[in-house]
Amino acid sequence: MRPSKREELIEKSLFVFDQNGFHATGMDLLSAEIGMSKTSIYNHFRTKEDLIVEVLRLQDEQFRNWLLRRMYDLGTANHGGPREQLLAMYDALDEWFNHDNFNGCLFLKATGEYSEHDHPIHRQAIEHAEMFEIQLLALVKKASLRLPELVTRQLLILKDGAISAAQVGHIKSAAKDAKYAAQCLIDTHDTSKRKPVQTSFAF
Amino acid sequence: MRPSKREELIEKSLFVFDQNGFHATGMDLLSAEIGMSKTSIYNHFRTKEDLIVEVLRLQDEQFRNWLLRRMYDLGTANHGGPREQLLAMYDALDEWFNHDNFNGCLFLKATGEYSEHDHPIHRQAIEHAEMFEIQLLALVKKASLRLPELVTRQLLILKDGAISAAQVGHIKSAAKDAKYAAQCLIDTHDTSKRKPVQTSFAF
DNA sequence: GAGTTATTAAACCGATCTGTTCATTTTACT
DNA sequence: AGTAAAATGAACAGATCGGTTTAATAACTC
Repeated sequence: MRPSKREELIEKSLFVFDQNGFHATGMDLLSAEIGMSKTSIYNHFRTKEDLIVEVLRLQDEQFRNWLLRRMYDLGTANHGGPREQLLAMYDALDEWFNHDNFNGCLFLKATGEYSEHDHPIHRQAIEHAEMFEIQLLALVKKASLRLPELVTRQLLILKDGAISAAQVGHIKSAAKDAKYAAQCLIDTHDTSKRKPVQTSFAF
Repeated sequence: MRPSKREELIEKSLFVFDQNGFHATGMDLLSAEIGMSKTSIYNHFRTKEDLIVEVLRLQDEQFRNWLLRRMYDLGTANHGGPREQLLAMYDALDEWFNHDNFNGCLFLKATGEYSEHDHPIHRQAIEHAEMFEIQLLALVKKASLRLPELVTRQLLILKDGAISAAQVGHIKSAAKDAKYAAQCLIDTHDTSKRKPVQTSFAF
């Protein structure tokens, strides 16, 4: 009984909310879906919102752990360094997109359904984004890129854009498209490369 | 009475759904919010879903019209060509992000709340993405870029990623960050520029 | 094995959900 | 001004919402 009943409840709720949406998932349906009585759920959590916050906390931890670990594993495979790890982010995303249960970014959906900025659920989603940005920035700095803050934000934009494209456009190539774009960006900001072309006018 | 009551209803509903979410907006609240009796609403639309589909249709039309028009106006201001229009997309997005009522992408939220792929609401969102992609591709081709389909998808990823970043991270610089990235991409694929650096390995 | 603790199903609560009904008032046209 | 159409508020229906209660059962602890 190592995964406590509570953890199991959060884990299964995570799946249901992700597939079904937050408002669209009633507590009766959730209870039936995860195979646990409503009484028990409310014995662990005071309200549905409390449960959702906890679900987002778990997803934050799981997603960041998984992605960073996958970036490291894929990126260091062929004696790669920080640059390869950064690019491996999009390979990891590709794996995610091709999972049967891929259904977009839970945090984005959370901010969409709970749009008040100071709502606990909304804030939890923001917190995830901030924490991942910090971790990614550290890696970008290790890659010795110019303007690391800018590059970090751009890599995040490519990541979130790819997720959106995969969700609404069902574009199979989204992760690869983003990866090529990231290569272009990283090359441009690589201090070990010749002078960058950052001009604005083509004509 | 030029804007028919029906159009007015859709327009105001668009605002409420955008600010409040779909499931979270009950028909009684919607009725009160837009100042029209529930009886009248249901006289124009058979179901809430029908109304939402119509709302998305309107938003599709309005958003594509606004963005493409704004790209043209901003992009051709200083004798700019297709390239400047493409880049102006992110300036237009910047204006949008700084509106008081900016609340993320309605289509993305729609797919999040109605995740079944064949749901009319979900399909309507997908249709929007497809139509805008077609229009953007036409402009990319006018800009004489190599691999126009790829570049189009990448520019879309940057656009959607910027929207996500502006929504969940509240990152003020999202549009500018995306624009710099787009410049980098476009320069790389510009046929009138020297050979592109598309190598994958830095070490 | 007794006693505490956790979990269960099911009924229940008031509020809210989507959608309807209906009698009344407002609007629009000639 | 007179008539037909449109819009209204308010009550209503049945289902579901988030959440509670209760009494019985299962599981762990000493």
